[in-house]
Amino acid sequence: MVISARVHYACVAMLELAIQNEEGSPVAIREITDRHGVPGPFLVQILRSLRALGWVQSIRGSQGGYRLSVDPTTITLLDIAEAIGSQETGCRTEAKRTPIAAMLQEQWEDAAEASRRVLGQATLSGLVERAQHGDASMFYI
Amino acid sequence: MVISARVHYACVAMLELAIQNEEGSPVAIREITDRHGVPGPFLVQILRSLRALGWVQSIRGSQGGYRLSVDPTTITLLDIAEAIGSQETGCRTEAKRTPIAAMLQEQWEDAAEASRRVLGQATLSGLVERAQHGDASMFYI
DNA sequence: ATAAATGTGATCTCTTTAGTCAAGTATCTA
DNA sequence: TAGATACTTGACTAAAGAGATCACATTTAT
Repeated sequence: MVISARVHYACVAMLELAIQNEEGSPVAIREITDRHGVPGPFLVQILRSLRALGWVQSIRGSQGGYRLSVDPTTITLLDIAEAIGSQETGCRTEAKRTPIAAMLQEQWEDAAEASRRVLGQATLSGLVERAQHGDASMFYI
Repeated sequence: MVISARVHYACVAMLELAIQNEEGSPVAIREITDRHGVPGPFLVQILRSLRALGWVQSIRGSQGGYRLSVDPTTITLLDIAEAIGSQETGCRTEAKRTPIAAMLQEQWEDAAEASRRVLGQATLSGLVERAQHGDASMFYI
């Protein structure tokens, strides 16, 4: 479970959209890049992926932007990481599959599973709530 | 905690040395590459790192090879992964450090910690024992 | 001597990641 | 209807790291 900048930004964007979900108006890319310093054209790419997943909806034209189109209680950081991140190749090697190698693979898998379990419990809504309770400065709007 | 081929091979080598530790004679690189299909010159590099860590001792000349120079009960897969692998940069990004970003970083850290905990409990001796009990075919010599 | 091993440093290629750019399309508002 | 705002699309580049290789040097058992 490697967290690239791409995955991190995707999560930032999803959280930002989740926070502003109650508001009726969509959130412009510009607003996210200003607030979080994410490189604009890069964020565009990422939002495209999120839209392809059906997690986000885009509204074109003036006053346009993005809106969350899923229930934030159902999406976890794990979902985002697995959908946006690289496909967990898991160590491409030329070596033989010996018993030792197999045993090690099991360990790598156990370790990966452990971190998946952590991220799989962090829902967007959970994080939003935590942000709003824990620190008032997170509560814009 | 990303497991590269380099880390995987290092663990294979350490396990192989741990298994043959009772034997007096050192283990040649050739023997490891033959048995596990690890690319030879690559393994040389890796063993160099392991030697620099003081975990392995090299004997030059004919009949030479490598020998474990630490207690296999004290070295875990986590130790090897952290020593050999890349330094867990943790997402180099140009973005601002906003509350949302900070909250996410915490999650990434929690996830990484979870997998570290798994690997930190897998000692070389534990794995060797498991290999020898679980599957007779692992018990060469 | 010679064969069997490791020691060292440089190098090479491929993939991924991060980030950019330009030209186009849709929509609101005045 | 003009213009500003904002998303759409696809190609593109630069840098870094991973995986792997090579040539040549050195050491040691027999």
